[in-house]
Amino acid sequence: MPRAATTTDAFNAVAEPRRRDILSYLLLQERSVNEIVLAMALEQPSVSKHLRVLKEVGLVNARREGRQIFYRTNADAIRPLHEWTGTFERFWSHQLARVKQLAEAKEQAPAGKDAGASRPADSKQEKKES
Amino acid sequence: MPRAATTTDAFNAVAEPRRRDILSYLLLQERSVNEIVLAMALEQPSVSKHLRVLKEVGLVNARREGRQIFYRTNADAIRPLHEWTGTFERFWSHQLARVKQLAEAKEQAPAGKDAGASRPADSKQEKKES
DNA sequence: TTGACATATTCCTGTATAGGAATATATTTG
DNA sequence: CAAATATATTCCTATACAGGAATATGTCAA
Repeated sequence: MPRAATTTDAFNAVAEPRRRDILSYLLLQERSVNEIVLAMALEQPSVSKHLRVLKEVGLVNARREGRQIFYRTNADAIRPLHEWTGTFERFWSHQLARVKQLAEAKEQAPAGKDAGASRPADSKQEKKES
Repeated sequence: MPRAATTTDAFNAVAEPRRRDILSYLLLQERSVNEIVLAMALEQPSVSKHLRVLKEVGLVNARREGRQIFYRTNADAIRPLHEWTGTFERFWSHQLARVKQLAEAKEQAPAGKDAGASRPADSKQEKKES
């Protein structure tokens, strides 16, 4: 079996970074396809294809007005992702104090090259490690 | 260009439902591969492959003990997903809050028509913080 | 060493991309 | 009608899967 289609669900749809960009762009305000093309610096057909995927999983809504079609993000469709990821929340290492501390330290330290040892729960991953 | 590799980032990795299942399963307790195989009802090679993807993006950690290898979820790696989806939170239609709001409004203005409900811009959900 | 157990890797294959190029469809205007 | 504008679709191709089958690697015990 190949990978599930991008239109299977919101999880698959938002795996593509351009689609995430589009969703963020369309969050505050609806936009025509052309506006999206200009903002995203993508070819128009690519944008249309991404919009099709997003629409198919309910992540955006479309409204035609004359020749233009205005899209906007349907934030509710993102909610399941937020809820699923939220089930892991209580296992995060909340180091707010620590992050703050590091920020302050950095602010006071002049071009410090230290702080390399402590990882403030950074989201980055490392490879090849057991 | 084909789709980005599943090992590109956590977004791509969790697009596969079996991998999400595994992450949930490994959240509370570390488990050996064999335990995962039994719990997920998948073939062992499939599980190993999924684990490889998850490990490569930092979503799980591995610890060898004799012949067995115990995996556990690294919840911190899910945090970026939760944060990204969280940026859409203020545009959700909170049913509960809205119902409550409507009820209260109705209570105070029994005959009123609909108040300008053009945008549920606030009513941030409370989160625990410690 | 041999054998048993635990896990990982390789090989195979049908399928679904994402982007580019070209073209089609829809809508308004002259 | 034709032309212009706005958007969608089709065709193409290299690539990356996910699962199954077979095999390889690693580790312990006798």
